[in-house]
Amino acid sequence: MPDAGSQHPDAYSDTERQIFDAALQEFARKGRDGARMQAIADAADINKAMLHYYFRSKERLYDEVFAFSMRRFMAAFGESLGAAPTFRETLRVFIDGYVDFIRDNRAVMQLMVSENLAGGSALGRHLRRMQEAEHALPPRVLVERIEAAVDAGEIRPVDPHHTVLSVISTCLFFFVTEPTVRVIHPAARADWSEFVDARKEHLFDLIYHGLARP
Amino acid sequence: MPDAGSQHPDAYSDTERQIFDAALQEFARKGRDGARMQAIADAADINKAMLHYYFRSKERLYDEVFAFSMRRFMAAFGESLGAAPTFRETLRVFIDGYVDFIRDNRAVMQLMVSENLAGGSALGRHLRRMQEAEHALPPRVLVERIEAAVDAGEIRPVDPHHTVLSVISTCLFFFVTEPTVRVIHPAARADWSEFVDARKEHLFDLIYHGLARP
DNA sequence: TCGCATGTCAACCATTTGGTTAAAACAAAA
DNA sequence: TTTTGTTTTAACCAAATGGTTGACATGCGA
Repeated sequence: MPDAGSQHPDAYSDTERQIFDAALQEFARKGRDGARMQAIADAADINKAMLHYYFRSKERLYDEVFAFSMRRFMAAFGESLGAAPTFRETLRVFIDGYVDFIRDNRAVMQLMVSENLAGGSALGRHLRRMQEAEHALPPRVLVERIEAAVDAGEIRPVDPHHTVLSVISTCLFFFVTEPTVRVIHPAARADWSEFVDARKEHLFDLIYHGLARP
Repeated sequence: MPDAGSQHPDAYSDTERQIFDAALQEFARKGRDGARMQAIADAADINKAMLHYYFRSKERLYDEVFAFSMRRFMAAFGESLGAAPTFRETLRVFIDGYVDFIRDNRAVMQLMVSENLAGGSALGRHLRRMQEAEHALPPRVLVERIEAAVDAGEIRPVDPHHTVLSVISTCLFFFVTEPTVRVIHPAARADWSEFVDARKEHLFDLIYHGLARP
C-alpha cells in the first residue's frame, strides 16, 4: 500500500518523523487536551525534552500535526478521483480510493473528527485560509462531477452538496466507530479488512442505485 | 421538543443534574482524559468538592455519564421507529425521529464518538453487557424491518446489516462534523436547523431510491 | 587535534490536576 | 432549642503535567 503524498512533511529528520507519528497517534486518540507529552515521547522512544527541542510546545506540535494532516486529508479527495468515462465508474473509483486512503490513514481522520468534537477552532482557521488561497475546497471536485452527471442526465437531479456529504459520511463513519462496529457486526469482528472490502461494494451499490435514473 | 426518556437518571437531585449535564458536555467535547473536573464544576456552578461528594472520582463520573448516555442512545433506535404500514414510511419516520433525537442530544452522540476514538474500552464493556442481558442490541429492530421488507419484495435484496450502518452513518456524520459542515456548506452556515430539515429530505430520497426495486 | 554546531538526556521547576479535609451552613426532626 | 444528618465551601495536598536547564555526547570541517 504505497502512500500518495508522504506521511510526514518532507524536510523531517528521522527523529522528527518518529515524534510526528507518535504525536499524530496520541492526538488522534486522546484529542488536543487529552494527549500527554510524556506519552508521545514514550511512543516515539525519545526523551521528553526532544519534543520541545524540535517542536517548542504542545500547542505548536499540535498545530503542525493538524495542519499537515488536514492538507493530506483534503488532498485525498482529488487523489481518489480518477478520470473515468461514466459517472458510475467515477463513483466506484472514488469510493474505492477514498476508503483505502482512510484505511491506511485512520489516525488522520480521527484527528479531523477529534477537532470537530472539540469545536473545530483550528479547523475553521485552516479551512478558511485554504478557501481564501484556493478559492474553493477540495470536495468541490466531487461536487462538480455530480453536477456534470446530473446535467448529462446520467443520474437523477439531486443536490450535489448534500450528495457529496452523504458519500463521505458513509465512507468515513464506519471507520470512526470501528470499535463499535467490531462488537456489533459479526463479519467485521471476524475479519476487518474483508469487511472493509465488502463495505465498498455495499456503498457503491446503495449510492449508485440511490442516484441512478429510475 | 419533548424528551422521550429523561435527560438524566431519575433519582437525581437538582445539584446532581447540574453536574451530570455539565459533565456530559465537557466529556463530549474534550473526551475522557481531556475533560477537566474544574471546568465541569464551573459549568455546573458549584464547588469542585461537590463533584467528589456526589460522584467519588472522575472515573466514576465518566462511567455514570457514559453508561446513562449509551442506554439513551441505544433506546433512541426503538423510539425513532414507529409502526408504519410500508417500508417507505418506516424509513421516513425513522430518519425523521432519529435525526431529531441527535439534534436534541448532540452531546450524547459526541460522547459515543469520543469513546470510539479513544479505543472504546468502556463502550465494549457496556455493549457486551447489553448483548448478554438482552440477547441482541437495539439496532436489531431496524435490521429486522429491512429483512422483512426484502422478504416482502418491497425493496431490493440488500445486506440488512450494511444497510443499517449506512443509514446511521448518514444520519449521524453531519452532526459529528458540524463545525466543518458549517464552514463548507453555504446553506448550513446560514441556518443550521433548516439545513437539518433539508438533510432529512435528501437522506430519505437517496436511501429510499438506493433500496427501492428498479 | 581543536572548535563548533547539532542532538540527546537526566534532573529540575512552576503550574495544574484530581482529590481530601475540616469546618461551616442548612434543614428537619426531637 | 437542641440534635442529627445532609449539603456546601475554602483551604489544602500529593501527583502529574508542560516546559526548562545545564551537562554531555557526537559528528565534522578546519
